[in-house]
Amino acid sequence: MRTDEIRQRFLDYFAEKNHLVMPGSSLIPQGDPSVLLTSAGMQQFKDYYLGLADPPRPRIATVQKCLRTDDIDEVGDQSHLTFFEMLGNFAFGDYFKEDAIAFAWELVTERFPFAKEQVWATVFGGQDDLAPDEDAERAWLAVGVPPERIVRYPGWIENWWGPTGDSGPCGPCSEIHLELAPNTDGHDCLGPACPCGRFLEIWNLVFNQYYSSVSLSRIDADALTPLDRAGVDTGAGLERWAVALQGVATIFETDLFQPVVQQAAELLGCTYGESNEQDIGIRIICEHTRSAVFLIGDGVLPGNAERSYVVRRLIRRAMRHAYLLGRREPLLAGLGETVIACMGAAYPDLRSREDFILRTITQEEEGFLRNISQGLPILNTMLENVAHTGSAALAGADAFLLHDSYGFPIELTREVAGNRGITVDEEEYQAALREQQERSRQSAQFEIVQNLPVDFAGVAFTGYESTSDFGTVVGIQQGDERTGRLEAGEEGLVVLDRTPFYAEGGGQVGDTGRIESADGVFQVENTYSPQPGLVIHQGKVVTGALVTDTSVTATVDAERRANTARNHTATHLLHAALRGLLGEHVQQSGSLVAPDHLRFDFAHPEALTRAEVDKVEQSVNAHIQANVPTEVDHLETSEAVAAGALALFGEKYGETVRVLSIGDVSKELCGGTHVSATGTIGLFVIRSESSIGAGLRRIEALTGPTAIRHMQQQNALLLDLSNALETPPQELVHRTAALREEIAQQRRQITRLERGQAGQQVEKLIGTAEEVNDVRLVVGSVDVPNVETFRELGDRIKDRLGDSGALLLGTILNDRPQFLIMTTKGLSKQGVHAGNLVREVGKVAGGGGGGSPETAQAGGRDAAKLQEALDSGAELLKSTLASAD
RNA sequence: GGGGAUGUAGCUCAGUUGGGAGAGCACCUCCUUUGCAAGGAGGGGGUCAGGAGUUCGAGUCUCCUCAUCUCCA
Repeated sequence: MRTDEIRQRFLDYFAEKNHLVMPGSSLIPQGDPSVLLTSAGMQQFKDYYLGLADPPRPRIATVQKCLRTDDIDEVGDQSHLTFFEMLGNFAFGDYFKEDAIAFAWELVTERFPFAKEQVWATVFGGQDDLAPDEDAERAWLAVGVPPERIVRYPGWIENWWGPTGDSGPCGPCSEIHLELAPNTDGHDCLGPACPCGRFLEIWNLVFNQYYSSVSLSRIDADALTPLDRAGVDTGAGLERWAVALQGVATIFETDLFQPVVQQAAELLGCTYGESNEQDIGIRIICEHTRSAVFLIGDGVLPGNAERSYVVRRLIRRAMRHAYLLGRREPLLAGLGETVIACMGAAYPDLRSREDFILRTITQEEEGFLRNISQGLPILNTMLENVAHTGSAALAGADAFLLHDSYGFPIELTREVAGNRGITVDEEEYQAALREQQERSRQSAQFEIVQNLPVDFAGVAFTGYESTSDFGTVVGIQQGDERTGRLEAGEEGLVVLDRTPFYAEGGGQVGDTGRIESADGVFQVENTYSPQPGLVIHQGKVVTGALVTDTSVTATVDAERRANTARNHTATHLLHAALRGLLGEHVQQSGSLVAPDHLRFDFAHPEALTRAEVDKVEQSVNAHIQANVPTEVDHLETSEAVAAGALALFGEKYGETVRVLSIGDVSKELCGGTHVSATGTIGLFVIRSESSIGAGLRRIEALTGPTAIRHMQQQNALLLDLSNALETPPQELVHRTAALREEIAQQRRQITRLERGQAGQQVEKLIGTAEEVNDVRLVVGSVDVPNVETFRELGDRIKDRLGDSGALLLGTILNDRPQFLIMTTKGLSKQGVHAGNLVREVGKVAGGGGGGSPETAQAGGRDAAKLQEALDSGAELLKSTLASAD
């Protein structure tokens, strides 16, 4: 049975049981900053269990793509994966253990060809004050599982699930295992949990009935409180079902992986299944490629922080193994193509973004190969040093430096060193690695979670209709402490029951303004929403005081809001223009909408040309001039997507979403505030287009009054420039080029003149040469424009002094004395050191100096001492020359 | 968020206790030569990432900022 059919049968069954079949969510968790990546099927439903939001239907079923990096080091064996798919059915305050178990039994044994006799069930066996899960046990007996195949496992490990992250829903669970083989060797088998390999877990039914305030690692019965909306959350690993239903030994032989594995083996010039070492490499390469394809498909680009770093690490790990297997060129993109071919039917997004995904992978592969070619020479130098010192091992610190600073993996270091018979000090390497991890962990700043009680939730936002509203203060917080009152001058956080203030979100900055009561005025400096339904006004009391439970008037700074709206609507126009001009791959990867400017980041592989920037600017302005009205609709997600809206941030399915349409130009899901017709924007000007990383571009732009001010400033600059150069604006380019040429010519002329002038001094000085111990000596002060000419003059005199000569020159540059001593080669062999001599000269004038034995230079502070220094230097030179042989 | 490395001509890079800012390729001119990276001569091109400091003097030493690469969280 192909995996496409497994997914379909699973969803069809639950649809038949009145479940709403929903698409899986993005790998990027939405509206939940506490987790990095989607790692479980229930993640998008967390708020439903917590009662913070209502599910579109009490029964839901999904196939959810998941990514976990906890076991990344285990990948390469026959079962561990970073990316996997979970089949799941969910109930929220609807059916519970009995039905969940009955559904699972019927689906497994009647809709899928699993044998009844092979099915085992495990249940929570109790821990601390919590009793064993007898309800689940009874349900299994009721459907006909014999008691000897129902096993209790006590403790938090085997049959307890959650929470994910630091807190959240959790509860006992019950697992379905297949007994794949009889106990032939007669070992003391522990049943389904036994590591002997007789059993395969295929489904985990979780009964969410508690909320835990602590993470799984610290869980105990005291930390649990019952959930208002107990529910069912199940997860069946698609890959395991495929293994069992396709009758193959491992995931890598299922239809999900087989074509990819074959292709990888072919590209690497080997056969899968021939050598264990090769097979591990091939499995890692294929598995990681698949994960990278999905992550990039969901808009996560390789980078060096957070989830971007996960993609990078996956691609680089895969490349590393390919390299160790002899591959020297990119190959992952080719494998990615096959991954998309295998899974594109279930994930059509992969197909529409295929070009972009593959190009991104290739770029990252090339980056890795670049690292290798940069690291190899460094490693070779290190290894030569090792060989030179006769040591047998490369220092761990060196190996770590390669890894840490150059991204050169330890495996390659080991391999290259091994080829030269050199080992690597692994202990020292590991120590350095641990030290770095420790340092990073200690400095990891935990985000200060605002300790706000959840009972503030339910704030009504009225800012779409108006920028001013009446409300009541329901909470005030100062620092971490909840207070009922803020006095003048005090800063704090204020919550109202209803507010016209837009909370920072969707890239749009939070509103500012004033909250006024009979007692005083609170100035709002920022507005944000840490969780849905809660709007926090941050600021300070400017006059009087603010007290809870009083009526207030909340007034948003309307001009600031209007400018922000201009920028927000312009952002949508910009997005549409970019997609129209550059292509559909232009994916928004972040934006900032502020009152004074807008910033838009998007995926695009190369810099925009000036002509492209101009076209984008013209396109946006054309839509502004057409004065297109904007329109807001509230639609269900599926309707919105059907209507062609860009569902950029993976909004939750089934929810009503706000769709902003600008005529037929743009249609995007958006919660922000906008102008009512594009003409209000007035003017749109792109201020800059730049790179913010591989494959990512950033456009900064201005609208309305700011744009006009900017144009005026540009114009003023042009006029100033025109005035300064006494040239009409249209002639500026020619004029500047001509000026530059003139300057260059004059500079050459000056150099010629200076040389000529210096040449006259040469003759004069040569005439003053004295002879000391067969050495011709010149001492004197000269007039030169700069250090370069000073040295040049010295060179020319030295050339004229013959085989044996020395010179000491002085000059004044920038009101300070400068000295130069030059000697012919023979003299330095006789122990005359120009550097040491000139230092003494410099000291006389209050400075110092130095240089080589033949040419040296010194400087002083006091120009009046030039002659004195030259005289004493001449004496010193003479006595030195006299005693030299 | 923390650590490491790098930043010098259009490109790739050298620059050794602080003392003339260089090479190769590319570019321009001329010469030679009809042929695949041709040769020769000459030439243009650099705020040494930016800023502050130490020093008579900083590409070089110290501090800060920025950018890129990289590892860790």
